[in-house]
Amino acid sequence: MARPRSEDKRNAILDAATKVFAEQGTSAPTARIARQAGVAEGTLFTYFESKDVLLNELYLTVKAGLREAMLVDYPQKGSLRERAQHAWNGYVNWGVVHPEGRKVMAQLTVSTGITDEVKATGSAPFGGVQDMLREAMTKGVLREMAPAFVGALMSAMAEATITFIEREPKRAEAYRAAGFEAFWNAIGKS
Amino acid sequence: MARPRSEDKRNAILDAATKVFAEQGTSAPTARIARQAGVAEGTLFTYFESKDVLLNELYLTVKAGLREAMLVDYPQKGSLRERAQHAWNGYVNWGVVHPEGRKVMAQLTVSTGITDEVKATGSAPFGGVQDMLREAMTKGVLREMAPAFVGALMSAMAEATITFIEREPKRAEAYRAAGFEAFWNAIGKS
Amino acid sequence: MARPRSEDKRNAILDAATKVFAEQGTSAPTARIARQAGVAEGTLFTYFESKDVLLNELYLTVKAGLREAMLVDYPQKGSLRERAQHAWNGYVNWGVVHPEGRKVMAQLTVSTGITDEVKATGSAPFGGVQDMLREAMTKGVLREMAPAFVGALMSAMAEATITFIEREPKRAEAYRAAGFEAFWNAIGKS
Amino acid sequence: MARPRSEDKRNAILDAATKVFAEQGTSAPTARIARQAGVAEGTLFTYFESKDVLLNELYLTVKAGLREAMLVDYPQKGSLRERAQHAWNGYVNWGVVHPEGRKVMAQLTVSTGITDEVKATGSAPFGGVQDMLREAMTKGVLREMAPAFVGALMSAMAEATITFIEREPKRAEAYRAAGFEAFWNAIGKS
DNA sequence: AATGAATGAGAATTCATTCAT
DNA sequence: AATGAATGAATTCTCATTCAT
Repeated sequence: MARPRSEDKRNAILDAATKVFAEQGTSAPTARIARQAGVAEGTLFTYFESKDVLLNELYLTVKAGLREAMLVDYPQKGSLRERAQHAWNGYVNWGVVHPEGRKVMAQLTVSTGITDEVKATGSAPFGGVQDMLREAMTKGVLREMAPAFVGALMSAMAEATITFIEREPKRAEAYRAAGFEAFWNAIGKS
Repeated sequence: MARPRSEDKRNAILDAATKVFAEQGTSAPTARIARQAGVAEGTLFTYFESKDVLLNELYLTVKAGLREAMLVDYPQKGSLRERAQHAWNGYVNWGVVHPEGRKVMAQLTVSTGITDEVKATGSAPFGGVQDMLREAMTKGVLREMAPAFVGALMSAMAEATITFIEREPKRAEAYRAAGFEAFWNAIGKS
Repeated sequence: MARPRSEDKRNAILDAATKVFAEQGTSAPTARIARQAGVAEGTLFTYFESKDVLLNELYLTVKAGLREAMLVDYPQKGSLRERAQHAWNGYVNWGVVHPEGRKVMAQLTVSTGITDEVKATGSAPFGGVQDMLREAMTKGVLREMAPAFVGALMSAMAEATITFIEREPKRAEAYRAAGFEAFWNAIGKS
Repeated sequence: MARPRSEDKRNAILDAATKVFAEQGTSAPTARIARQAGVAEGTLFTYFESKDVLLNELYLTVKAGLREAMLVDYPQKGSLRERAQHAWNGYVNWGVVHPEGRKVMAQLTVSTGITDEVKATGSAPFGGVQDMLREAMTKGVLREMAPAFVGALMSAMAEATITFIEREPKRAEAYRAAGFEAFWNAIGKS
């Protein structure tokens, strides 16, 4: 099994899973995902050995999308603030553009089917962002804490920000900016 | 006459549900909860009409616990910082002491079974905390945002903090304090 | 168990059972009957050892009501036609007045819980009616058939008649009369 | 592609349902029907969405069988008596040959799960029989009654007749003939 | 590879009956 | 005797996964 022929079909299934799991939680039936993807029930299992495998691959796929959003045009040479803001904006914008991606992540994050390994891979910082976060740690109130802590705060604050943008889409820019200032202040870089 | 419905048994079921749902997600079987609670499968349904009702009541119960933790000894007359810190500490300490409560909340928050009404009731700010948050909004970068935004940031940052305390329990105090400073900075009150 | 104290309560349960079984079939829960009767769930079982016992006693009770309706003022000395018509009218009128009784009978008749003995007791002809039916058998097309056959035809025709009276209550008398003529013709006594 | 849904299997389930419901009433478990049909419990639900759907389709199927029995070789051009007798014999013979079909019908008729629409469809007169019954209504004692009344009387009398044939199978012919004479007399066509 | 029917192990409830009060 | 909570077997239906086509 799991001998995918068509990359399109695989993506259709991942997209369908995003939508369906976002709306109904990860206990949604695989049959519904197959239907949404326009493939037969059984076909899903030639692309993903089991529902758990689908869950895990979906997790990685969505996380990869988020990463990419943060890294595109990343100002590797910019100031700390520029790099932080780029990452922040990347996160927030991604969240606004991909509400379903965000919802699945919420579902997958609490799902028991995601392996620790996948979770670790998915939440490890990455690329220039990792360096940026590390730099942000130095000095300030967080200087003694675990390195990943700033990253966690940033994600948490960005998530809260996105939630409010979803409620007041017209003030998206204001929230994104205010949220960033809050984050920037939080890490003591004001 | 007849055996009265037992508050103890109801609580036993809620406790069992907390544990089981925390560990296995809300799709865990009611039978497992019943067993964990030491009652018959059917008994669960004399206390909670359906699994969904149990889910909703559990949500409210856990939220109530968190609220209470934040309000005990609340310094109504203290400075903004004192009140904010009290609420923060209440939140973080509750989370550290009730890891399972925190996990169920995570599960219930993304559960499709929780009604909007219950969600609203559960997340409404409360008591002096509401005033404190409102006061914290004035001035600072968040002054123009929706009033609940600070509350959301506080919860998000507290959650992140608790997560790191769970990883490094020995440095609980340090994380709690650093987290609060970050929050205090975030809202621009330094 | 089954040590009834109050005849009233017993009757209340039988009445409730008539109503509930008529509406929902014999698989209706005993709890519903108890509620309808205004007694506790458990109380039902002090009056009737089990649901099956209740079913059987209800069968006999309803049948007894029908018998009584046919026998009241029975013209023992009247002509065959007079007696037949009296029985016919008694049956039809009873059915019209007791639609629920008729519906439970329909349910109980096909119920697997009614013992053969009870069924036999319930459907045995009775009193003067038995003689009337026997007399009706002599001569005519049915003369060679089993004695109970006329009785069965009469019941069947009366049931059909009642059904149509329920649809057109205003023409009750017409149906009752026409039905009887049909029956009288059927047994070749015209 | 894929295994096509099998008409055989569908029929096996309907046959099994006929047998099981006839013996144990419509509250018999679907699992028993599946076992009797030689399919898995779940398979029943790929052929019938729910137990109620099965009940309704079974009703229609059995009724269709009865209809067909009455219509085969129907003497459209025959005299009223010939046509009536053909329908009568068709009914009675069907009942004798399909005792289980008759029992399920009895069960289904009082079942709460059969929709009014299906009941209507099932009991509507049909083909030449409809005309025959209408013709039988003219003149005679029933001339003023609802058109369906003769049909109801015929069914009722045929059912009674079948019941007695089941008790005395050896005199089947005698009962069938005597029953028809009674019916013919009943509608005043002697 | 694709399809969707077949499978049977659950899952949430229901309910007759028992039993503590 | 009356009450209604407690029980757990039984029931309908779902669903991941397999497999014939």
